[in-house]
Amino acid sequence: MAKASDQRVGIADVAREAGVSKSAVSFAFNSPDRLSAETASRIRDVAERMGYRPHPVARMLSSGQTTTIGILSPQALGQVFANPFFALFAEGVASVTEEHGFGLLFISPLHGSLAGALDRATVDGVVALGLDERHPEMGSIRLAGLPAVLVDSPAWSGHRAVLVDDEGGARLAAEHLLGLGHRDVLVMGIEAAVGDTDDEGVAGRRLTGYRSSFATAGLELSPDRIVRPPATIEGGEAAFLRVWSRGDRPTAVLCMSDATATGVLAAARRLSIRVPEELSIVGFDDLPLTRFTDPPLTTVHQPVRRKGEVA
Amino acid sequence: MAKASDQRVGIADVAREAGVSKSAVSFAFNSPDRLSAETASRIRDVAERMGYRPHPVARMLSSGQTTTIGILSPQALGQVFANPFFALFAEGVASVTEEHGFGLLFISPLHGSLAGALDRATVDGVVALGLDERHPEMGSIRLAGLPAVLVDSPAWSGHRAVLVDDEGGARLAAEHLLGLGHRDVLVMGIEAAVGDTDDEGVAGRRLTGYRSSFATAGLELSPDRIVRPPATIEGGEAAFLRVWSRGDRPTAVLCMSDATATGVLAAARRLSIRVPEELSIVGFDDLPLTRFTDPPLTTVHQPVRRKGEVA
DNA sequence: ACCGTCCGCTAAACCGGTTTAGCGTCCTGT
DNA sequence: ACAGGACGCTAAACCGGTTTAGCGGACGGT
Repeated sequence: MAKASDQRVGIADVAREAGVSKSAVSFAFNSPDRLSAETASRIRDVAERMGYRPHPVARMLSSGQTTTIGILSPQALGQVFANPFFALFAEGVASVTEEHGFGLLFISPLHGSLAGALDRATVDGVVALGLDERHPEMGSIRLAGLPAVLVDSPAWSGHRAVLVDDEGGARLAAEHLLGLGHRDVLVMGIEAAVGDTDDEGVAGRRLTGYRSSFATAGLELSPDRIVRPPATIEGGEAAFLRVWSRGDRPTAVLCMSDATATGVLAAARRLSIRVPEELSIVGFDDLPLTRFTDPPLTTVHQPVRRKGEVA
Repeated sequence: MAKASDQRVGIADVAREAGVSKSAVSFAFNSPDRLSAETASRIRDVAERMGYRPHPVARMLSSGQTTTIGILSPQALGQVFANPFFALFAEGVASVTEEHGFGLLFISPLHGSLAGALDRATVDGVVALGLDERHPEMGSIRLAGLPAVLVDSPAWSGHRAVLVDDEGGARLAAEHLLGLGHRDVLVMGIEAAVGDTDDEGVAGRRLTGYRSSFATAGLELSPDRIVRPPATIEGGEAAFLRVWSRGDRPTAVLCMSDATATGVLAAARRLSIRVPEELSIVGFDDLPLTRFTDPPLTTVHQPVRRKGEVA
């Protein structure tokens, strides 16, 4: 422990200087009505003159509140911020936490363990992004008993959840392409969170939607027409280049994320493929970003605001 | 205070159950070498069986460490996340904090007061984005004595700082346009942080760079050719539409941010202006995003990584 | 057999606030 | 004049860990 006893002015210092008790100082700030107006303001004067600032951690400990909520993500933050979808989501969460005077802490797997990171987090509540009920870390820690909101995951044991109609949106997107006459379609999924079970969660639901539309049209989605790059622009670009270089020539791409869709678009440009004449691209999420490329089809994304109900 | 004494298992509970003292339990986790191997593992077993998890806040209080670093931004988080530049920056910071096992807390003005928010923040250090030395809140709190790194701000009294050569980059951009023969150029700045002094900080330095190039070419930048929208795609779009609708017809736009440049591009599309035939657009920051629109000129942006030296 | 160490663990102080219980004192009603 | 109460403030417990000082027993050396 550092010998930081010097320098920092504690509540005790202020109390001594003002000739009152620690309690009085505390009251002066938190419940001024319990002190005479005169005393309260005098204490505050002394405190300010001494440059007193309450230690946030100590306040947390005794009051039991952190006035901070966390955003829980199963992916590394580096990846997370690279995904434009996330920025939009964070924007939504941030605007409401900010309004309520809460801080925003990002929680991601620290040394490979999400649970460990969660334990270290000083948070009153959590917004979990794309976490499966059966996620190994998740179940074991039971969210540490914290109030939580699950996003893009099925509701679960008392926790609120918010999710979009992934399946329906996906069906719409697929029907759109099929309606244009496309038959050779590449499906670009998104990488599974931690290498656990695929075909569950967001990606699974959207895939189900795609399959459903194809089935209706009497078609089938062959496994080698499905790739799962990371949900970033770079990921989408690389994946499409890979597919193209192995000789596949789909006439359309069905992306589960606008980020990968943008990547495909970039790849197409590099390959001198004209969009949409030679290749149709459909995205997902309706990020503002997509308005500035070549308008892909989209489903709206309302959870960004919706989750505000937790606060 | 809530009667939460039930439910949560404290260190005392574990100690009682294991028949040892609180200290022993603490040692079992933090310095196992001070206990016999047998005892230590037994204690850990008991702890796990009881579902014990150390209270992070308490640990912080006594150990004096929060293992969390904060990103300080003078703007509301809603605005911040809307800026793609920020996402890139956060990505850089995140990757290094994550590697070192630190959490990431976003600090923004809470009830209009950045200082207040900073006081509430439980953080070991701070990365401040575009904060001026003479920023009112800033000077008064003296960064609360926290170690800090300033980004896009001049170094100051012992705090490390990292900044790019804004002026040089801006000069390059302007020269590029002038070299293309443009004479009627619109400068799109970025909104000042909190309505304080303009012509300082990043925007000021870049503007100086622009001016310098124009001066060399024997030209001058007229004030009505400078706008300062928020640094977002929407901001840029709206600003350009406004300029256009008031009858101005610049042949080029010099943007201080790739976000606004993208917005201008969108506006041009809506107005059926061909880019770059009828209008040249130059951005700043070199976001990956820009590769997928119409390649604007750029200056690199290295601070994202550089700031890792703080940890 | 005796003294000195080291080992394994415990008791208690501490971090910096918040909160409860309670103690004088002055005011008020009758 | 005196009981009752409200007011203003203080002492001390408390939140849940970490850390220092120290205690008792076993072991080793001579």
